[in-house]
Amino acid sequence: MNHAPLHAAPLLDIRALRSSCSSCSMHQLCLPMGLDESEMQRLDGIIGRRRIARDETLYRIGDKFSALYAVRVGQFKTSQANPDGAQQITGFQMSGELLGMDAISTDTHQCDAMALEDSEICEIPFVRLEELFGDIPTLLRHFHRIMSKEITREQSVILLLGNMRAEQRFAAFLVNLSSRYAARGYSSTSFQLRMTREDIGNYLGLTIESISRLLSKLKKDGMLKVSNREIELVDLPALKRLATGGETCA
Amino acid sequence: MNHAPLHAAPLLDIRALRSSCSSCSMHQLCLPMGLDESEMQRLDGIIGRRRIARDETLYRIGDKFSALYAVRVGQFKTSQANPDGAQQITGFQMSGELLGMDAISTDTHQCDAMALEDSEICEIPFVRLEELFGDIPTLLRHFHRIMSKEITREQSVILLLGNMRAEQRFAAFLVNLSSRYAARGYSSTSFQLRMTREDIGNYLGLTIESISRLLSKLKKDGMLKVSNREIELVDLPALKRLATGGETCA
DNA sequence: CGCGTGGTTGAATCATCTCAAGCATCGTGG
DNA sequence: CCACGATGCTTGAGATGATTCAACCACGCG
Repeated sequence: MNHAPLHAAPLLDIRALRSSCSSCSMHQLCLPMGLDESEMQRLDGIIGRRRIARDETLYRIGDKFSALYAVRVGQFKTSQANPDGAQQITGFQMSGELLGMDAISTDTHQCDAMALEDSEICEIPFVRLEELFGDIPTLLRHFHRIMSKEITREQSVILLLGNMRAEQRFAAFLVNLSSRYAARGYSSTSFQLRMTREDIGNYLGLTIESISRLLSKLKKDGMLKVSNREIELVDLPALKRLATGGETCA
Repeated sequence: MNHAPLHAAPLLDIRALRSSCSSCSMHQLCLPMGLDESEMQRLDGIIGRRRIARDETLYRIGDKFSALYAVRVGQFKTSQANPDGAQQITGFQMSGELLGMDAISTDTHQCDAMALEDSEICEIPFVRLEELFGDIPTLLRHFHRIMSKEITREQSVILLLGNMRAEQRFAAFLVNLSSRYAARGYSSTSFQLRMTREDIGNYLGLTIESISRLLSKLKKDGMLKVSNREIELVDLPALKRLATGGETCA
């Protein structure tokens, strides 16, 4: 399956400019949120940028922790491994979202992070970030908010897995994607799934067959249209009702 | 264990001493971990201590966030509410563990925290803690580790809910309790469950009946003994094997 | 004593999984 | 260019693990 090719490699200076925090369209969602221009430049000074091709890993379980990563372009999945070898996807990350915070406590990455499409990341060496914390209180405060937000995000996954039935989980998943695309200026009702059905099933604690059936059922119910990975949420309000436990209205 | 205070003793000296971080048996597990004596005293200076009776809430969803809480004595459960009213327990907290970190991002508590037994907590006003961060880098670094650890803890709950079958979940739950009691100097094989069967079931995404059946089954298999809330893990290695996906050996 | 809460156990039901077959698309090597 | 296998996805039929519903027990408390 094709994905949009990255644009032709530009000259270095242009890249540097285009890839600074202040010029990045995500800077209001990402780590530099709320910083003034000079603070943002200091942060920029420690950040390196890198491309990660589809299916490549950004880091793996057991890797030594040295940096956090912000998704600049593209999407990632993070997954944990069971002792018995089974994988569990714990999240999908979009542009502006931070990866690797679970590694701080042990100095070792606790999950794999893999690109779902050709992506670009900002590498933020943690030791140098810690140096900035002393000088830029706004940055520290926002970092705490980001970690806290990751905790609440995971709590809502726990709620989803512990409490919802299949249809509700899947609706919640779609609604969540929808709002995150919207927050990034994309359509909230029409987008492309970047992950396979298998990834979705794994994330939602369901089998790939269940995901396929759910897609078919919601399509039949007139809530969405699907063609391969292209998806259109025809009745977003109904999906939201489904996700929050409202009746199926069937 | 106690030594004379460095500065003039306050009137409440005995209580204050007994409840200071440096005299608390949890200080190697808790927030002050790694601090020297004077740093610990500064931290102590901002901490208030309080009793919470069984079934009382420490905070509720929607409460304004003002402080983090460390469990000093007793146990808590934290639970989230579904839009449709259903509750989901996201964790059980024991002495030395921190509560309330999910509230930092929104300034509002995202879950309820309720005491499972008569308990004591240390209240850590967050604004004042932030002031200390600038002066005590060790404290900041350790705080980040604690938040990160909460993220990995939740990830393992996600793994449990997304990937394991009932028996495996329950075994993992018991093994987890076991190691946490051990870390606190208690028996790893013999302890009292502080939560109801219903709480356990809710936490593990199972019904109370399933928990009851699992207890009976594991008892019959000779892995444990139960009497009401009193539990003895007769074959901890076997439970660990169960928890990590090993064969039942039945 | 009687009632409420928490827990156990059994039988029947159901949601989701497993197994199986089959289709579409895509990249590759002949 | 075509044949091929690999991958990703869909759909059906049957199996099953966990739930639901129901009855019952044990304990503590007013």
